[in-house]
Amino acid sequence: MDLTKLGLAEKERKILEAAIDVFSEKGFSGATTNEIAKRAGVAEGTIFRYFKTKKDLLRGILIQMLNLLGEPVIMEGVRKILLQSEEKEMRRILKALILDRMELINSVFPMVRIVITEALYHEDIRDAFFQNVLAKGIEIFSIFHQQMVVRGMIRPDVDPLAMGRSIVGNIALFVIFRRFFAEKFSPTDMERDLDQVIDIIMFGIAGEASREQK
Amino acid sequence: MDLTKLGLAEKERKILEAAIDVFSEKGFSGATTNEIAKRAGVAEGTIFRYFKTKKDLLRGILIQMLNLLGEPVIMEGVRKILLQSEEKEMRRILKALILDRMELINSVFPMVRIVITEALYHEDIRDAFFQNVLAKGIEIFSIFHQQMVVRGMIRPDVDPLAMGRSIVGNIALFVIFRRFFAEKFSPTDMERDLDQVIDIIMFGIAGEASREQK
Amino acid sequence: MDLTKLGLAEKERKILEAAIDVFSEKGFSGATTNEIAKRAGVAEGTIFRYFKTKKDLLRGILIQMLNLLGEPVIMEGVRKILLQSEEKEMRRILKALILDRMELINSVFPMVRIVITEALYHEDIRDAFFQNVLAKGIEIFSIFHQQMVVRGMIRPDVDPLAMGRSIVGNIALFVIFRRFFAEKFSPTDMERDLDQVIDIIMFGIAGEASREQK
Amino acid sequence: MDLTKLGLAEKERKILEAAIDVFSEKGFSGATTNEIAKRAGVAEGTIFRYFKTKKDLLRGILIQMLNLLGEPVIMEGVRKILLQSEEKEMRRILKALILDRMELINSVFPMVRIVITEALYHEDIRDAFFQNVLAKGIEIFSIFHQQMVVRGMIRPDVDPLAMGRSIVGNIALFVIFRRFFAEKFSPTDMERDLDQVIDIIMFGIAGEASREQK
DNA sequence: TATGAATGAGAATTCATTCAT
DNA sequence: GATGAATGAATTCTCATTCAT
Repeated sequence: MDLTKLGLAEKERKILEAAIDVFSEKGFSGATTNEIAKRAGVAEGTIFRYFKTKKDLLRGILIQMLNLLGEPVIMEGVRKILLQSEEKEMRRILKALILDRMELINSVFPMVRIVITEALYHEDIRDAFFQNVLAKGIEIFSIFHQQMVVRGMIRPDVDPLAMGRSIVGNIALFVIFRRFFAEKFSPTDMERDLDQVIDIIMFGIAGEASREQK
Repeated sequence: MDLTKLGLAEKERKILEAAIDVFSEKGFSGATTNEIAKRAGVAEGTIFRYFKTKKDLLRGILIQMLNLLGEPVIMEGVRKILLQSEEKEMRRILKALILDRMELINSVFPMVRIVITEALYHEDIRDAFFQNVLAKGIEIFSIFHQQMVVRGMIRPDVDPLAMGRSIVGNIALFVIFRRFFAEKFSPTDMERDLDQVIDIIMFGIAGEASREQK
Repeated sequence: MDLTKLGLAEKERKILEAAIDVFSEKGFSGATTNEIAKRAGVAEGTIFRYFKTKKDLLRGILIQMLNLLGEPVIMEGVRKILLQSEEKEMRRILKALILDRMELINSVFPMVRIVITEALYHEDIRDAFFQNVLAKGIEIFSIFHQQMVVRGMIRPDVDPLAMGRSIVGNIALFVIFRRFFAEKFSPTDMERDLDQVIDIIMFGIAGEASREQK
Repeated sequence: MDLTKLGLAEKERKILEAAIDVFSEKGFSGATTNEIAKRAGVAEGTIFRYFKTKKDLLRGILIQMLNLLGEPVIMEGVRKILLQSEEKEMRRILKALILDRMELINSVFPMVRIVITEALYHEDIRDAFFQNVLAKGIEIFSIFHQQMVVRGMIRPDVDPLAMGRSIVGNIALFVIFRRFFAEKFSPTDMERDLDQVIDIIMFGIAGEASREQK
């Protein structure tokens, strides 16, 4: 997570970075300002020059993440892949999307963890998440859906929101399994595993008998 | 979450129930033993007769949930619907499954929240979750897959694990949206929304053009 | 420390014995009634049937020790050796005394530890100790002194109290060294070490030059 | 006990001084950090800035006493009197020694009490006491013994360790009696009492008859 | 009598926050 | 601005004592 661009004072940036680390490792209440100060290489008092309270520091992180970074960093990849791609085959588009998301999640995992935890407990965080990330994602998926339907690559009768949810859900579970439970399974070929996911997203799981009922 | 069956002392049960509530509302570090005691209607010291430390109380909750309730409560519904159902049509089976899961999640949402939060931060919790819930779920999905493949209702070339992941991912996102973001959207008919999800799970999102490439 | 003789209820005796153990190991404040109860094999509440408070239990121990056992057990050996001995040689008398005291101290070390610790902090304990142990010891030493002076075996010009103090002081340091610091020194022959102590008690440390000055 | 010299922060010194007082009065477990803080005139939390735990505070006291003060303060007097004294008469040397020790013990009695109590219960304290105090005392006594033997003022056939033990034992009992039990006896002239002790240390208690047997 | 669950006052310890330097 | 020592309210945990059974 690169905070260098923003117009932040050197110390403020270091504090934010350290706070992201520590909050992510220990959770908000589990983290101490003392440890954050140490990791940031500043005095404990300095934290409170930039952030009135510890809660404020958390808010600062989430604001930085959602408002400033939300669109450009988090959504840029999705936009490029889904909308600007020259790629004609949907299979390849989805593959690119998944790989891109996995890379992103790995690079900002500490922040994701903070957002998930906080979003589970606070509605205002959920709201901010919705406005800054979800709404934009939905918009992108809608356009993508539209374009693809025109090209006949996506069924016209699926709702774009339902489609987006499904794609995200598939990716999410795939990522969770690989990050947290990979070692529990015989080491499967990532490529083939990915192909399965895409195959299911595209064609579903139904067999011939089910298709006839349709 | 019904803890009455287990052979717990009256007070122990009340403490566990109160702890689930408070941990779920405030997170582990944010919760205080003082508040738990008050909600349980016992003296603070009483908590420590049953649970040596606050951490132990959390462990107690997770153990209760994962070990004792994991299989019977959490998996029973899945097993019944997927394996014992007389239902011939897969669409109906999935519908029953989703409705059942939504009901369960609503009834144990506090616990789910605790488990998710803790699992994000502690590997041992993830391990326990894997052994007590995931592994069993995977097993059930495998049997279901086998049976359905025989009947031609599920494609023989999808991996059972990938299939399970996909189903769970679709349901998860559906549930998350309805629980946390429902109000953001024009009030959609739940029935129709559900049908969309199932439709996608079964037949995927690909349009005619994509299918030809296959 | 044998408490069986006293007219104590079975449980009361077991509680006292356990309390001596635990107080001796952990000190008064460091000991818990819970542990005492466990070691005594009784319920925690039972302790408070016999002793109104924890302090009372300590008092009980000290009373048992000082009042009831003080004279008979602790002083009996001294009396026998010093007064009733047929032994003519003082060297042998002292040797018997020291060996007897070492044996006693080893057998009641837990209690000695409690008494020393408590006596350091509470005057009432010191008073009780004085009346029950010291006063009697002084009396015995006085009689011993008198008898020995008559026989010419002790200098007539030493004060009996000073003599007693000196003997006890010599023995005490000897015992302390052997119990707590023995391993720090090359393993010396106990017999010879003892002879040195007795030699010094009897003839002092002064050399010829010093004796002339006298 | 003067802690001003050591390079301690003002507050740290006050805490240590207060802790010595309170531990000495109530024992380790009986003392509370609350009271120590009050007496030191600092907030309770401040104690834990300097000492991680209450146990650590005790350790701090013992370290201060044994390591830093052990040799210089405790042993300096002994060294001067025993080794550097111009005094030719042993009687006067011993008298000076005893008076010096009594003064020391009175001035550091709180600390002595803590050390004795803790040494009775913990081997590591005994070890530290041995290394920092006892070992040095023994060394000094050995040199003293050597010098005095050469001058004919101490018998060549007494072991220096036994000699030291005896002197210390005599002084200890004398000091204990005067501090704790003085009022129990008719008010004796301290000077004469002291002379008795010295007389016994030097010439022992044996009468003519016993000396012949020798 | 004996029990041991329950109590709650009190203890040690933590930590966000302040403020003099 | 920056520091970090000091604070003290809040928190976890302990344990002597009570009391219904």
